[in-house]
Amino acid sequence: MATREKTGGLIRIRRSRTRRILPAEVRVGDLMSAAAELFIAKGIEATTVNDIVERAGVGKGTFYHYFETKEDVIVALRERFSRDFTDQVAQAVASCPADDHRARFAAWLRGTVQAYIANYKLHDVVFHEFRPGNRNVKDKEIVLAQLGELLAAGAAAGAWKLSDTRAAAIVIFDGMHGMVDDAIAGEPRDAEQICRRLSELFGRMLLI
Amino acid sequence: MATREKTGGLIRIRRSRTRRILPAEVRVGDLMSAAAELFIAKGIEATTVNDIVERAGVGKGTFYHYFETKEDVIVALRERFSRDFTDQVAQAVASCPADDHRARFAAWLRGTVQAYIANYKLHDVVFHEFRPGNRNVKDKEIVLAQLGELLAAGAAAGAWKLSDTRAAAIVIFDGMHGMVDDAIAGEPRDAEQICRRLSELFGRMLLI
Amino acid sequence: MATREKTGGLIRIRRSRTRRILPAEVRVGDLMSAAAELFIAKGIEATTVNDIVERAGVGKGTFYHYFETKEDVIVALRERFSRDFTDQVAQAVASCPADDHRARFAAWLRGTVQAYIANYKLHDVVFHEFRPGNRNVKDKEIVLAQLGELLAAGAAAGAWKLSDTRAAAIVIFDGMHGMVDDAIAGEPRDAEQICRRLSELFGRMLLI
Amino acid sequence: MATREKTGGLIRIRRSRTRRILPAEVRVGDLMSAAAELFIAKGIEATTVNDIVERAGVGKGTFYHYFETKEDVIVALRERFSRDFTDQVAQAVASCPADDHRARFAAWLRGTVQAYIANYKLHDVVFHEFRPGNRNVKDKEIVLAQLGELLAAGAAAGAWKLSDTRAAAIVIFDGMHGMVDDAIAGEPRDAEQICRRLSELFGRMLLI
DNA sequence: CATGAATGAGCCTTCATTCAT
DNA sequence: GATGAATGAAGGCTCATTCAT
Repeated sequence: MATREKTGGLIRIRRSRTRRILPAEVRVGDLMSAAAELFIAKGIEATTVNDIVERAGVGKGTFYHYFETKEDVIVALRERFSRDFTDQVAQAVASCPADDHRARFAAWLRGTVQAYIANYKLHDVVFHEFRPGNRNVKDKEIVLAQLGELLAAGAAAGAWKLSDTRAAAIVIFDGMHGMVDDAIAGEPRDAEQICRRLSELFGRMLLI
Repeated sequence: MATREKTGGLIRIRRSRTRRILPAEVRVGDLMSAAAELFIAKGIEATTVNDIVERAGVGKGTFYHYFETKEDVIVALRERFSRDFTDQVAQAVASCPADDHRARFAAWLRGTVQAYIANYKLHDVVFHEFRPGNRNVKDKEIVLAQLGELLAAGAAAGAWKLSDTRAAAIVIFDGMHGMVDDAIAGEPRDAEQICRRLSELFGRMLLI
Repeated sequence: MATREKTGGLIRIRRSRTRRILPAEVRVGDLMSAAAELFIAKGIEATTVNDIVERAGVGKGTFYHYFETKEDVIVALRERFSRDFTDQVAQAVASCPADDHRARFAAWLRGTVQAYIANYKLHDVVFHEFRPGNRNVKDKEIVLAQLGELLAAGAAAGAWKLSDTRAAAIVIFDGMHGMVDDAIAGEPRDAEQICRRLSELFGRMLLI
Repeated sequence: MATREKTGGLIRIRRSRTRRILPAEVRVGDLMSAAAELFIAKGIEATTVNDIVERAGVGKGTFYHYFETKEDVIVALRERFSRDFTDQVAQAVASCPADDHRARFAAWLRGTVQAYIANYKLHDVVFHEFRPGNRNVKDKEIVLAQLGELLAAGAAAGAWKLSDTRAAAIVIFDGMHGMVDDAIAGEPRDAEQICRRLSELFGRMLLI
């Protein structure tokens, strides 16, 4: 690593000859975390690879040892985010009896709201600030599928009625998104409050 | 100061590509349109100011005569978009009798869906690809207010029931957004079809 | 004239259709004064022609009506400065009896110090920040000639002794310059004090 | 992010002009020397960073690896100049017996004149063409201090008389400057001749 | 005479990526 | 594996100057 300091118009470069060798997972993790923090703080475009390696405490070459391009970190971050997100929600849902569909839906809602509140900053940056061409459909699709299944199961079991599962899933998911964004932007409400409001609206919508 | 240095004794004649003077509005309009087209086609970052002026058929200085930075076009574009959007929807709603709230809501929904379908490309680029810090809250707020009023009026007149106008407005607006995005990404559905699906869901939600 | 104000990312240009017609001298004078003030405040390079015309309250074309290039103002400013400077000093000297050489030298010294103190800012900017190739020799030469004559006359009349008029003139002029600069940079001394110190040194140097 | 866009299916091979890695000092030295030569030849403003790196034989990025801005080279150059200048003169003075004050003064004068004659071009460019705000006082102060000490020591030892050390130092230094400038601008005189003339004047001034 | 919209060459700077060590 | 010096294409922006009105 190297520190740069200015002395009379000239950047003096101070080499510190530490070269630590760590397991690959740790390196990758450090790099991704550093990137995430910086992306959140400054935005993706304003964050340079230099910033990332500096914060991660590794040399620049190391970055390119683990990632092929800067975009790769974003993709990796997105994947990690999606995985964590769905896992977390799936776990919450799974903790309910398989046949208590209303409880499962409630668990989905609470889990989703909580996960989103906890991570919306990274979510925003990683999903909105970067264009992968396909309008980010891929990742959203997974979440919608998860919710769709839940809704379909409930409908099949007579827990609620709905004629178009996908449409309902979309409205529920994006509606929930909007509510959380609104809460974040305005006076902070807790997850419970948001869930109550959404439950009422969605409950009627599903004819629960 | 850039003194006109004789480049090796060779005087470079500049073909004066007949400089045309146009009203400011036209110039600004041309520039904004050129920018919009390019932003949609290549993304904001990939579009250079050079691209824009070339497409608009003006010199680069002209761009900076009307805009202070590249970002400024985006802001201007966003404002124009929001203005046009709300105007269009407001007009559709206004064409319904003031006391026919269901018709007014239907008009709002159809108007919004149509306007969004017609312009989602610019919308995406201008609202998602660029970070103005305040999470774009301002512009969305205007739209939400418009819808909120409509909903409140209907509720007051007994056309429907709802306990939290803002929550409903958010879910409706973002739900509609999601549906249109989905339609755009997948097999294209026409506006009518989307409206029907949404009407059903929102109708139940509002206890119409 | 035109004012520019920002409204939503777009520079709105407000035309004020006043077109005043003034005598050429006034125009040129306004322009030169505006330029001088700005050069002093921001430096020559940082001052744009736009700045100048804005402060002078005229259109940009007007500038190029009276000056061929931006450099021309500097040259004009320098000429005006030199003329004023020598005139002022000459006048002070002329107020002494033609045969009282010591008084004439004292008058020259006091006049020069005063003139320089009063205008050093413009002097600095106009004589040091701009390279006319010949190391500004021309203008200094006039001043040196003026002083040289005075010294030679005094020597011829036996008021003092000196073997090399030009060398003495240079040392006296640049020495005086240095003293005034020093006074300006440090705690402010009045002209009298500076003159006393210089008189002592120069008096000995000339074997007065 | 500047994604490596395929330019119409054509992959641009970059001839890797064998990138050589050199010690930082060498690189910085090359860059500074190149800059100095160009500044002297064309003036600071007319010299572009491109010019500098081209002459130094490095990539443009290398420049910004070592300097933060173009101005930084000027500052660095100025510091190097001042350091070298004072060192050189100090060395000349130190070669005289500590108690032979007249010899020391003579050595100072000759050393200063020689050093200035040898480097006046860079001096001019770097000290006059660039405004660091504080009127370059800092660097001159060092030189004046050096001379002031010498003068004070001589006065204390009775080698000469002077009532105001600083005033004398200023007049001597700036007088010497003026003489050398004059010699440079007119017919070239050698250092010895200049020193002789100055010695006579200064000798009388100090009542040696 | 006066104006200011229009121009474009050219500058400084950034930063993702490479590769010699 | 790890490093960071080196690179250079590319972009945003400035500003002196012109000229149609």
